Amino acid sequence: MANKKIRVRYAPSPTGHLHIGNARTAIFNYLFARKNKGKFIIRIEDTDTKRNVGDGETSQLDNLKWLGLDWDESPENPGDFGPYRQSERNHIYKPLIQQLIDEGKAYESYMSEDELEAQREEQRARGVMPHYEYEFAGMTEDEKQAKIDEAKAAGIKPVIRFAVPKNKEYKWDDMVKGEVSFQSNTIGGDFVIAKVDGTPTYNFAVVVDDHMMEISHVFRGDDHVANTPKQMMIYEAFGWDHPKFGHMSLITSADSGKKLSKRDESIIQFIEQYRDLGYLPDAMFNFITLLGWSPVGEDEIYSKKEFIKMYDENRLSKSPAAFDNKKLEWINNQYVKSSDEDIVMDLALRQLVKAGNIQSNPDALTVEWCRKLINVYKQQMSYMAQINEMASVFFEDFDQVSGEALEEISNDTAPVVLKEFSELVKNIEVFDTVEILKTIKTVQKNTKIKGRQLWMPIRIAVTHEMHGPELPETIELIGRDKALKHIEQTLNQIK
RNA sequence: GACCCGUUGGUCAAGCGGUUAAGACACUGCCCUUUCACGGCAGUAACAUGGGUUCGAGUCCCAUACGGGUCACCA
Repeated sequence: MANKKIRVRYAPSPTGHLHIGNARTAIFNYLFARKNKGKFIIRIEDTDTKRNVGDGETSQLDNLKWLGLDWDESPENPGDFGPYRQSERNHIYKPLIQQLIDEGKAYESYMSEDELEAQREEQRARGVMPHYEYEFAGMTEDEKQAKIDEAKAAGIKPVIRFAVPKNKEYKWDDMVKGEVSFQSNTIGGDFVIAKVDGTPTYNFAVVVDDHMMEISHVFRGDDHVANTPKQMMIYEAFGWDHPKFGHMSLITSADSGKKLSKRDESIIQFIEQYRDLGYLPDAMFNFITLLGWSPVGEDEIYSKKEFIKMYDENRLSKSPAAFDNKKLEWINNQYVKSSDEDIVMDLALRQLVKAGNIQSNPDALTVEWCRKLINVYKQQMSYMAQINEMASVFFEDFDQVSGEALEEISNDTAPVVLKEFSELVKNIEVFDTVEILKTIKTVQKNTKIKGRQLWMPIRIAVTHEMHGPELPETIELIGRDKALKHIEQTLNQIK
């Protein structure tokens, strides 16, 4: 193995946007490649033209880039092993399929889909695993030919099936699961390698492509385990060595415990959605990498570079990883706090505009205001869209103080504080944090009221909330006019 | 149903025959503090069950239970 080049691939089918599970597969392959100074390749598996969606491929690549991945070969930047789309490789598959037929390792099958379905139905009813039963079983050459002629006459076009070797064991040393083995008789019978239209099926195309592209290691989801013996048979039929396989546990939903279903709405599943909500790409990369893999130390926040350095495929977990939303938020918050002010600013501002709280193309003054606002909330944000919710006091109008807040200021000292404060505020020259703080201190000196009895009335009067960020900052952001107006309202209410 | 695989606190997860069974998230308490958040400190809490093997088992083996994956002319 040491003398062989390391080449791994991520091979999405362009049937939709980048799913979190696929992103994870891509990341682990990427990490493995970069760690071992190998190549990371992207191949598009689009043999099922019916299921392809128009922007599937670009969307996949886009989101991968957003996550910070880069690759050495792909449809966009082909290497020496192209084409990198399966739909463009038919001229490669065709002769290979023919070769298997010629060698008697594959054959034409005339069973219709209806017949197949009926067969499976009957098998299910009997409680056996649904599988294809050899349609020419026990026939002489003549009988067989007669049957084929009959099918042809009926207009049935054949598919090509691979003749599965009988009573053979297929086993491999899985890079994450250890030794796994299957009996050839239990894999569902002779499987289809070419469809009616002549295009190869997945199990055939991957083998050919992985071999031709000299892929050395394949990391993929657990859901491919049962495909592996089929693929090994094809490698065997051609006399090729198969790559090393590693099957990673799936991501499960924390509350159902099942494989993430695209319909599960308790979890956001597509990378694009995280992007839209203003999550940070590095944080997402970090979070996803920790899904089913763990570093040696006790820390959990690492950069991509650090992950590459310490990546070890032996630490991939065998048991499924539950998607923990709380952890996602925590990790993202760690990144928000340590991120460059400008990055956070840029992303958060976009969210403010998107929500309609700030007009698009804001002027310099507004941008400056936003900068202050965002800094006030930076410590507690996980993703940028939260700014709209967190800072709602600055965007919404409200009339009455109520509930606990009202109780808090229903006393003799509150009006005194508020009157004094509002008088002083009117005369502040530069309405900023420093001056506001000074003013609050002055109120304290003048009224001899301090602590909670001093701060709370001001906070509640200005924001109508008991909780919020630092008061001077908050007041500065609210602005003098609005602050005075709110104080006056409150005064009227408790008088 | 058959075939594969898994099972350490509420969640993720170290551990690879001898440990006081790490750490993180969450939770609770305390501190910081005008409040919230951040931060700091402390705490509750786990080896699915039953048999072996062994001087000794979370770690190895076998059952059982539970959970998951796969059984397409999809990938």
